[in-house]
Amino acid sequence: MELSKNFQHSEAEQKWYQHWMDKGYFYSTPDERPAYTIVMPPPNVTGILHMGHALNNTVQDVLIRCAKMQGFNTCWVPGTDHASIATEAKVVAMLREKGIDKNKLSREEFLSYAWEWKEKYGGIILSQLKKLGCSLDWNRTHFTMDKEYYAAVMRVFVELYNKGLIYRGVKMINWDPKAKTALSDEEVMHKQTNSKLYYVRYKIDADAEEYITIATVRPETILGDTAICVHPEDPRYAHLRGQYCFVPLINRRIPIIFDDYIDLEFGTGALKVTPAHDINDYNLGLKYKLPVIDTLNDDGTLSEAAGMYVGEDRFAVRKKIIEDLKTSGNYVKEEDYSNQVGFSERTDAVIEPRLSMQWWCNMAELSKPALEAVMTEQVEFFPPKFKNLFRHWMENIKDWCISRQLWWGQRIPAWYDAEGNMYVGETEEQAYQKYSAANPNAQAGELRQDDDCLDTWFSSWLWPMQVFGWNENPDNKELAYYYPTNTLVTAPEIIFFWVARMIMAGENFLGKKPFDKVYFTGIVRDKQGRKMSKSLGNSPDLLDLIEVHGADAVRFSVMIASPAGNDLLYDETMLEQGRNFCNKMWNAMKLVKMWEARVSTEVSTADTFAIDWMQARIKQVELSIEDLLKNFRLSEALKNIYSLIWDDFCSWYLEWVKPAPEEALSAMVYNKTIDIYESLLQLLHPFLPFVTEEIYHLLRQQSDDLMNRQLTAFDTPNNDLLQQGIKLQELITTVRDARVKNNLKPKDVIKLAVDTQQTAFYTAAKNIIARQINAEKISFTNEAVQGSISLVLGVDKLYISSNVAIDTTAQKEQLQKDLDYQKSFLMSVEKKLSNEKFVTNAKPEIIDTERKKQSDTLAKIKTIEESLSLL
RNA sequence: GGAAGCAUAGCUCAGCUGGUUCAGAGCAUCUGCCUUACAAGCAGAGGGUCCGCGGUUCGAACCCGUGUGCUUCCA
Repeated sequence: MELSKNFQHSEAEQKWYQHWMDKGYFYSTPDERPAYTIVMPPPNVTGILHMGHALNNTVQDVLIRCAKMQGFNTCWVPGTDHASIATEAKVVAMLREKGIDKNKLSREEFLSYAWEWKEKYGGIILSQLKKLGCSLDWNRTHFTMDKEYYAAVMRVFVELYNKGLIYRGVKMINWDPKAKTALSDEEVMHKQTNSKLYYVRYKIDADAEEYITIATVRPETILGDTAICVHPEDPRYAHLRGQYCFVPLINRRIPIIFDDYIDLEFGTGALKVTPAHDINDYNLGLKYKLPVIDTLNDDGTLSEAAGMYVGEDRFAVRKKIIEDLKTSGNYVKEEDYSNQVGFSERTDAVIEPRLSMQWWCNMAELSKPALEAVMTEQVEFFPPKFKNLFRHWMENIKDWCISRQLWWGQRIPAWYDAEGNMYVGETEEQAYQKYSAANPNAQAGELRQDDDCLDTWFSSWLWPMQVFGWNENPDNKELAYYYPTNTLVTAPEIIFFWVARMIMAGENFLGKKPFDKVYFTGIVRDKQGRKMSKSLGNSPDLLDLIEVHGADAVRFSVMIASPAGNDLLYDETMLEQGRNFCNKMWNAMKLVKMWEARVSTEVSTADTFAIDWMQARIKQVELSIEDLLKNFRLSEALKNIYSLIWDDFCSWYLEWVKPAPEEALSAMVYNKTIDIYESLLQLLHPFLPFVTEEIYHLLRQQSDDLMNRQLTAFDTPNNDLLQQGIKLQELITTVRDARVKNNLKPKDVIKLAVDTQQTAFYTAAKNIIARQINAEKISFTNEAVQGSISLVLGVDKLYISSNVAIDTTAQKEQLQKDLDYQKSFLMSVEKKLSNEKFVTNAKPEIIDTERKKQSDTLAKIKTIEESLSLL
């Protein structure tokens, strides 16, 4: 078969993914093996694959494929989130483009458009994950608005309501005027913003012409002011106790109140109090029983209650009112000011704090078992630094605003009768039963359901339970087998939104944590360190990258530089490194295949140094990888395998066993080489599944697939062999360096004479050495060889003879440099050993190594000095 | 305003329990090679005040304090 010059990724990816699917390798059903389960963080149903997903899902796939090799029954559950606010925003935008106004549609009409949209565009991301090679159990694909899932959400709502943990109430909430919905605190992003601080004076209600000046960044809220507040110990305002003043423009008479909440340093030390539009003002309002005047409509325009500018947007009013305050003589001055402004996570609209009737979930009780699970490491965080963050949040947790003024989502299961009495039930029938029990004359159709729907996270917190059918039967076999899941892989950004709440849901509704471990990936940033985001447009198109460089190269690039919890600075050179790596392995395979025709059973098989060494190296790396994976140090693990394959296998091993041109190759060496290559491919497979599977099958006829191959138990490597390998490499490098420095061309043949105690080592490696340094002869000697290049390797002396004239000055310099280094090294060691405190305090094994260093260095110095004296 | 993290080669980062045969990798750079697997490659080389200052210790890139700079989270 003709093999292409380079690895052709497109075909291989297509072919193997289909093959794995056909073989059913991704599918899992409970059996006698231990389970290894991951539930995928469900992406938004409208989402498309971006860098964050690529990182997150590659990590999960690596974990799953590793576990599979170790004999676990692996199950990775895919799915999508209905993402209520994000999806609704998209559907509204789509309708607008079609010239349809959401407000003119009925709820049912809108929802049918939304479902249509979901069927058409939803789940694109899942098919994109296939391109990345994700070994997901597609039979288990879930959606957070599936019928069964919906029912589970209803059940949880009703249970919590019946326990009194869900309630309805008027409180200050974060209002998104663009999406026209309430948001939870977690959905508000605070950004540092350049604003103006306006100073405005309010006329005191007194005979004298006296004013009190306040500072505000939101002058448009003046119309909702119901008090001015100053610090009780502020001498500037002490005389105003019991006084009133007038709100500018509308001349409402409001009291001046005194509270030590006020920061004396800020502005003028006087605060305007607008209970309807600021949480702190609201609390002051409660304390002093101030009236609440809501001056905003739900779209961010001013309401009738404002009395002025009615129907105009709040930001337009901000400009206008300043002009009007100037005219009225209330404007004093303005200053540049930098403050934190809240923005909607989804729509990027400026959040308006607002009083509103919403549904709330009391978190105090729910959070307790979750906090404990994390603090006692029943749920273990990687990296552990997130534990503190988690605790801090959980200990200061506030009630969760769970209602949203949206249509796309689970509708709140509360019904009202004509008098406004409320009936909560999982279904309308249940609610009606309660209603009719209280009202014997009840008629069907008299109840009206709450218009709001639930926060998306109120459904996704059930994800690890409900994908295994918790609601239908909490004692079912699947839930018992797969739950708690093993590892959750997610971004630290959603630790509160999602991770914390899943733990709460698991602990409270099922009595079991949802996962053992949480691996937090970093944030993917571009070269300039900016977070990759759609709005910045700095996220590369992943499907393009996969198409051009291959899925394996993409996986390599995101894995090689992403330790847990550390941000990933994405750089396309890593993509090239990954592609080159695939290519390197492809060519190594070609090389081995070329030998196939030259295999002979006649050739002696005595020379096994290279094989023995390579096998020891593999064992060594296997052990370190096992350890690294346990600690989720995936990038380190990949680096180790990369170097094992590229450096040890390709650069050393293959060159060591490579037959000379035209020469035959021992069948034993050939077969061992393929064995070795196979075990390397297996180690790498979880990271780069496609190229490894492809090469695995091209190496020789296989009865199985690499993906399904099981790892054998690791054992400890022979340390002597490893040391000899290092020595051999050093020998080769030293001689090659000398060749370069003495202008010997690669084709110039040399003779090597060695003065050593370790003749066995040189004899074992003789053939390898000869080939690697292009020596026609290797011999042992006890004395210096005249006219040769003299080198020192440890305590061995090497003499290189050739036909080319030797310039001894370069050698002298080199040896002298080495001698100087060794001498100063010796000095530092001896200084230490002569330090009495060191000898008495240091651990014995440390002292022993120092002694060994001393004697080794002394021997080296002697060797170098002898060589130097001969030049 | 509160909290956490980071600072090591030109760049991106490793460096676990303190121990000079550990200051390391990849990329980039320089030199020489179109050597019959691979120029997307091979061989070799150079490059660092481990952010500054103080402390603990026989010994500090590593522990403690402090200063500076950056990042993130929360209010």
